[in-house]
Amino acid sequence: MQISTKFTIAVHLLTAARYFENETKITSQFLASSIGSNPVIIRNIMLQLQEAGIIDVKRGPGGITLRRPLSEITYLDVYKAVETGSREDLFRFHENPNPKCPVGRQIHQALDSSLETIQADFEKDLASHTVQEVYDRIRSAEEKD
Amino acid sequence: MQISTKFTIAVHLLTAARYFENETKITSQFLASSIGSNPVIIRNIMLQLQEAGIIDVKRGPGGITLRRPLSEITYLDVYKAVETGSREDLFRFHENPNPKCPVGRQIHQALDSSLETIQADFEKDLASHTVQEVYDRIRSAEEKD
DNA sequence: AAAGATGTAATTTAATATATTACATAAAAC
DNA sequence: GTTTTATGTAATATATTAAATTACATCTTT
Repeated sequence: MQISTKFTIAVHLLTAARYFENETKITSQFLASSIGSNPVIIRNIMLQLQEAGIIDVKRGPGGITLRRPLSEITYLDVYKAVETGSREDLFRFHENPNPKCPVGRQIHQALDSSLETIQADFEKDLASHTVQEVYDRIRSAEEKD
Repeated sequence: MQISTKFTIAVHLLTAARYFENETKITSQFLASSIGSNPVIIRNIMLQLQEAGIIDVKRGPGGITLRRPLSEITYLDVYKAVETGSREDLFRFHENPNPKCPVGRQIHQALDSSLETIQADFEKDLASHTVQEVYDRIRSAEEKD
């Protein structure tokens, strides 16, 4: 199991949008070049971030703008926005346990409460980081050059 | 992103092995019936649990035995044993960021430390639960019947 | 109306999860 | 030592998902 590249791409996208906001128009083409991916992939992620209320996307003139500072965009916001299946549970369940077996009959319910706790903790961890961290690390790495 | 059914299957398998240890020989056939899956799937998971030192598998007479009590088998033990890619990182990374772009050049390193922290916390959470919990919940649910 | 960018559908490729068949192999039991 | 029983394992099939790509419709500004 792994979290898809859409998550790190989205963080990259947001960081670059902030980094270049006064230098360049932030288009899907430009971002695709920085990220090393396809403009359509980027546009789809842009759409998801827009639906989540994190950025604005403009047609015509093109380009995206951040709706709030990076310090108010958590990893959880990004994760929920772009990760397929983030509305579902983190753990997948085998779906045909035998109801005639006492273990099969109860296993789902017996596992659920712990798995929900683990998922909630995971999301709390994601919520404790913001994209600002990433921006700051890139800026401070530059100063060392 | 979701964790595969192998995890919940393995927990089911271990719980059933304990539940029926004095009643029946625990074969892949028997487990497949309780779990609602294929005997070959179960055998592969049995192998992985054996390699992880959690159970013993016998050929010939067949059947598995637990190498230690359920209270000493954590979810993390099971997760590490069966989950494909548990040796890799939880977060996948886009692999071709543009080295000519200051953001592309630093993004991987700038994200890594937070992502490693999140993964470590996730694993710590998994380690804080044992399969004994599941067994106990099934037993106590039975008493209410 | 023209230009420039996004919105979106359709298709391709690759990877992964799950299921299934078939058979070789090991270990116990007789 | 042969038979039995269950595991070990290879090969294959199917479904799902991720990621990339092409092509074109659509929306805003200028």
